[in-house]
Amino acid sequence: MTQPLIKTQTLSGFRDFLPAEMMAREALVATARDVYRSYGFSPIDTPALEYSEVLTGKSGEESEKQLYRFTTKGGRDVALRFDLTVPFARFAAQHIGQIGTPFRRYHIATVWRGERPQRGRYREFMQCDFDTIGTDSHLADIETLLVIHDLFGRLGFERFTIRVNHRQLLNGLLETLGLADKSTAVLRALDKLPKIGREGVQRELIEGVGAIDATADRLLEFAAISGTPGEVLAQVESLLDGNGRGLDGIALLRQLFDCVATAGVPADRVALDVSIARGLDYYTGTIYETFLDDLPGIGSVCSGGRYDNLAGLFTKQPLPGVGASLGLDRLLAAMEELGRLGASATPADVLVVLFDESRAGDYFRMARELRADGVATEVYPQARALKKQLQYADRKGFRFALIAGSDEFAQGVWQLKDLANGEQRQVGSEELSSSIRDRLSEGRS
RNA sequence: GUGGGUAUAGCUCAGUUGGUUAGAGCGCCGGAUUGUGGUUCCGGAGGUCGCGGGUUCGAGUCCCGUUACUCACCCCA
Repeated sequence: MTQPLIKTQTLSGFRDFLPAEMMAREALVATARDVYRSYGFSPIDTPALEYSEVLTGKSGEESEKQLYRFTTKGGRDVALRFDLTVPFARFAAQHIGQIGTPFRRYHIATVWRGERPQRGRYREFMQCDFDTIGTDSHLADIETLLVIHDLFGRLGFERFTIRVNHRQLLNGLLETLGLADKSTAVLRALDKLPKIGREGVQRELIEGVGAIDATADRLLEFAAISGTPGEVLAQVESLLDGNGRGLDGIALLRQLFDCVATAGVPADRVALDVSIARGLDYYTGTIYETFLDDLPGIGSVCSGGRYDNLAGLFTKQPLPGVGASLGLDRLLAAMEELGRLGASATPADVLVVLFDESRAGDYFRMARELRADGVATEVYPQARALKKQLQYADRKGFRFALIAGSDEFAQGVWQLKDLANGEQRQVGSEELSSSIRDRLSEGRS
């Protein structure tokens, strides 16, 4: 009897990535990194595993339920990080003496949440965070928006909207309504407006928050405000009854929209949406959510905002900051739905056909010359039929096949076949890499 | 944690009121004469029908249980 085979399966919410997907993932990561670095954010990393108390400190019960938590053999209570913000708070408190303020970092890494997976949501996924801490300047908030904008631009998106809000608008309104202590519950209710509609939110405000009808109406009126940023701000201002906190928020948002426009961001990319609120409690100022216009249903693909004090649990030094997180896997899921993922499964541009095994050294030498010139090149590992090798090249998505047999070696030339259009030309060894690079750059521009 | 849906070939699925050796498309492998891919044609491999029990002369099909996956809620990227 042969042993029964082990069933091949991955855990729910955990995934394998095939080359074509992985290429797209890596391209996204590389772009995010480039954009962050172009603004001066520095890379950091932290352990995947932390002491549980570090992670559970501030997060509510909900986050704790989602934690992958266990006891080590040595009896330590540990957990996998469920976001990058909390580990960053620990990191900042621990190292702020060496790194100084203001401090800007980006952190691209995997996080884990034990929640039920669904569309665009996984148990193991990657976040691309960037934050500026150690300053409460509103200019850092504005620059955060610029980063988000440039990021999506560089990722190749043209149709996206960054929705902006400021927590003080709603907090100011809640003060005037006597609901200041219910802000979290109200925010969560209003956040659901697009999903459960006006009546649903109204019910939740009355039953869940305990608001009276008139108050709920006032909140809904507030959440329903729309228009250009200028129009919205004017309407909000009239609802605020001169509340100082709210008016401060309005002034900050006016500055933000002016400044961003002057800096060169098209007006239709940024919207003021007073109904976005974010569930997380620690945002205290500006709030951002980014939606793809062609696929809004998948949710926000980049969210963030300002917090008063990042690391209050770990240090007495106040560390205000602002930042955002790109949800890489959700974005990737969206791109797949939109048919925006490339099909190529190879990072190399050129496949050297191994025609004659006794000339292996010559094939390897040419491949190395091409690589030295920046052209990624794979040499087929065995001398199979030319047909097979070209089939392989086509399936994997190589752009060029390089062929040489005894005739070519005798003349010192190569057959350069462009697999995109089938054109084949004879090229001398010396011109090969420049010829390939020229044609690659044509195709990409 | 709550509610719904689905489990048949590597993938996407079909499978009539239970009835012989379980099918298709795609993919994979091979072939269509000697050094040319994508298209086409031909051939082939590949499945204890998620698992366990029950009803029945007979179960992929009906019933119960179980596990996994999936969608939505909660929450969130």
